Amino acid sequence: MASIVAATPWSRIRTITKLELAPPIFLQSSVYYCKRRRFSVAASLSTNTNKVDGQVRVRFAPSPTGNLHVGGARTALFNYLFARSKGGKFVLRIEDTDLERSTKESEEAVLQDLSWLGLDWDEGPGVGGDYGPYRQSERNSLYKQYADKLLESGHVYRCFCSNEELEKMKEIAKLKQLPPVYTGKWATATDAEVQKELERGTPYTYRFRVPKGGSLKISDLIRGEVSWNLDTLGDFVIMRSNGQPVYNFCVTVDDATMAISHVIRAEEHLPNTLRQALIYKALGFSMPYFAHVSLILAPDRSKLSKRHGATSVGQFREMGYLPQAMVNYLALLGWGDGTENEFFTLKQLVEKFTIERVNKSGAIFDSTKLRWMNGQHLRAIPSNELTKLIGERWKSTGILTESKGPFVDEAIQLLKDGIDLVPDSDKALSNLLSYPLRDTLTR
RNA sequence: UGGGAGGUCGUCUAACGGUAGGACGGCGGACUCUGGAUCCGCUGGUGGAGGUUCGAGUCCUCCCCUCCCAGCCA
Repeated sequence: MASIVAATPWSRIRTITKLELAPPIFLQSSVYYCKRRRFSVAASLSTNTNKVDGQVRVRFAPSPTGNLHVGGARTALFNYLFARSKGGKFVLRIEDTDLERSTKESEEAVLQDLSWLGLDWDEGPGVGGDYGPYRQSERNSLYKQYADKLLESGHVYRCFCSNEELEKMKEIAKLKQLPPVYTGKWATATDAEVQKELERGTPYTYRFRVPKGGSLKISDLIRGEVSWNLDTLGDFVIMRSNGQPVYNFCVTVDDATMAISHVIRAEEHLPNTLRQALIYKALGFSMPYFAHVSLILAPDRSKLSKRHGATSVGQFREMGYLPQAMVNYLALLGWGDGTENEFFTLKQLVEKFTIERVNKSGAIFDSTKLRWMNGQHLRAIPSNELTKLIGERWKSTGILTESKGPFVDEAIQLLKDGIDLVPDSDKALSNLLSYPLRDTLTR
């Protein structure tokens, strides 16, 4: 589409039609094209076209379908550090459009885990804000409004295909070893045909009409330029037949209407960016900056999952890990400040963090190093705080009858060098108290 | 398979095109009754093949390997 080609210097997303790609004229014009691109890139770097007085606004958007995964925690942490280091806002949004798997308990647990880590949010559940509601399930009218706008503009159409028809399309695609691309049966339907199905009461979804030909390009803050050919993508669903909106549509409307300036999220969402960018354009929203962070991996280099052992923040909390150790370790799993220092407080991380130093390749979660790092942080705790932490534990678990006093103080000082986790102190104290002192003393 | 993203010691992470370092782990030693902490030493790497260059982990080409996505999940 020629109109899309006419990108302004301030545009970061560029769609290239096939005409421009045609050789050999393309070769001749490549220098000119590169100059234009360089100019446009420079312009976009120097001119922040994003909203709210150019303020940095980032978001962490967990789905409340389970506990906070360490991968999610790391994503939240990078967003938090980015916002705080730029003097921006850290927004929390609950993505609960999956009504069957989302629970209130999960949401509460996620919020507690974020708080425990020290990642306080500026807007979202519990604190409010100017861009609410901050749960997707409470924003349905907004999605409906924008979906209808897309229907009116022709970017979206009603698709009456049954599940059976869609399955057949998928099987055919599979035989051809291609991804299941919608063949566009209802994309060209007449108003009469549509009206007929509506009168019949046939269920339908809303499908986004993907432009034919060309490509789309983003400039990822971590990975550089990423592009996709549009012919690899078929028309995709944005609203289900039950009226529930689909994730890619929700997240785009949410990020745009919440004035999010930087979308910093896990790499698994990189393929989604193509769809979302098309929705941004169709709705006339300004495109945010994107940064796709690598995944945290298991030792076999697959995505870290439950079958690999502990994976949720809550589990590590129960095992006795300190929040400051978790935060320090997770930050270094994919980021470094360029020096050989590895010990940071959350405050120091805010001061040091830059998105440019986030690594592209996935990192394997190393429980052994986390334990060592917890020991370092444990021994860095001031004596009075450590006494309070461990003394209260000894009392609440019944090992001792008092949580403070000279005995507790001395015992902690004596034992702290021999433990890495707070619960290790239980056994350490028991060992100390069971020492055969009388048999050892000389008379 | 299609699309996309990646590849530096076992793991994490450094290294403006200019001596491949640090941390964890492992092994050994000092301290110590033992362990732990602390300190010291050792081990160990640029996926492969070409190319550009005085010089390549870094730039280019090809190959190999790994990961993510391909739900009316998120």
